[in-house]
Amino acid sequence: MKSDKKARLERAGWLVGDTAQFLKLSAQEQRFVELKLALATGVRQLRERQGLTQAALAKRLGSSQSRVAKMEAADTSVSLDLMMRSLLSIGATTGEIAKLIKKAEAA
Amino acid sequence: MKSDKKARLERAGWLVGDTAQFLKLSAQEQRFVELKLALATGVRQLRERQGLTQAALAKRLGSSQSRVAKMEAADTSVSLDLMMRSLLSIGATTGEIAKLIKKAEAA
DNA sequence: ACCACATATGTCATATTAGACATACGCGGC
DNA sequence: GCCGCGTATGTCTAATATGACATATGTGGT
Repeated sequence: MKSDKKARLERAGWLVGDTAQFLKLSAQEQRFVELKLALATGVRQLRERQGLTQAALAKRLGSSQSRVAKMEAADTSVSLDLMMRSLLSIGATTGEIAKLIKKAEAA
Repeated sequence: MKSDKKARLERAGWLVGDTAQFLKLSAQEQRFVELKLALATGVRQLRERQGLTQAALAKRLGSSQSRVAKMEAADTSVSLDLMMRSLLSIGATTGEIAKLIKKAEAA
C-alpha cells in the first residue's frame, strides 16, 4: 500500500495493516475496566477511612446504598461519572484521584 | 449537640452543624466540571498530536463526529466514561491521564 | 466563486444508567 | 436464638447519554 493512501485511510479512522483492531479494542476495554476497578477500590478506602457507611455516602450523593455497593464492586452498571462524584464527595483531592489512576497501570 | 449524637448523625449521612451542605454540593460540582474540562482539553490535544480528525477518532470509538465535538467542548451531555475511553483509544497512558487530572487542580 | 474537508450545533429514537425498593447475607451483642 | 447494622444483589420505572443524521460554519486550495 502506498504510504499516502495509508495515511489518508488512517485519517479516516481505519487502523491499516493487520487484524489488530479487534484485539486493540479489547485491550483498551481491559484498561478501562482496570481503571474503574482502581477507582472503585479508592472509593471504598476513602469512605471507610472516614468512617462513613455506604448509606451515608449515598445520602451525600443523593443516591442509594445499593448503588454505592455496586460502585465499590465496580459493577458494569455504574458510570465513571458517579465514581468521580463520589470521590469528590468524600473529599478526595485531584492528586489522590490521579494516584488511583496511576495505580491502574499495573495489570 | 452532644458529640456522640453528632457522630451518629454523620454516619447516617448528615453534614451536621451549618448550612454548608448546599455550598459543599456546588463546590464539588465545580470541581467535577473542572475535571471534565481538563480531560476534554486532553482529548483534543492528544487527538491533534496524532493527526486524527474528530471523525477518525469517532470511528475508532464506534461513535460519531458530533459526539467527539461535544466531548471536546466538555458538553454536559457527554460522560466521563466516553472521555476516558477516548483517551485510552488515543493511546494515553494512565500516567498521562493522571497528569491531566492533576491539572484540574488549578481553578 | 466553488469545493473538499474539518469542526460545531441541534434534534431524535434508542440504549444505558439512574435512584428506589425489596430482600438476602454476615456478624457482633444481647 | 434473635436483633440491629452494614453490605450485597436483583429488579423495577424514570432519567440521561448514546449514535445517527442534518445542517451550519470556517478554511485552504483551485
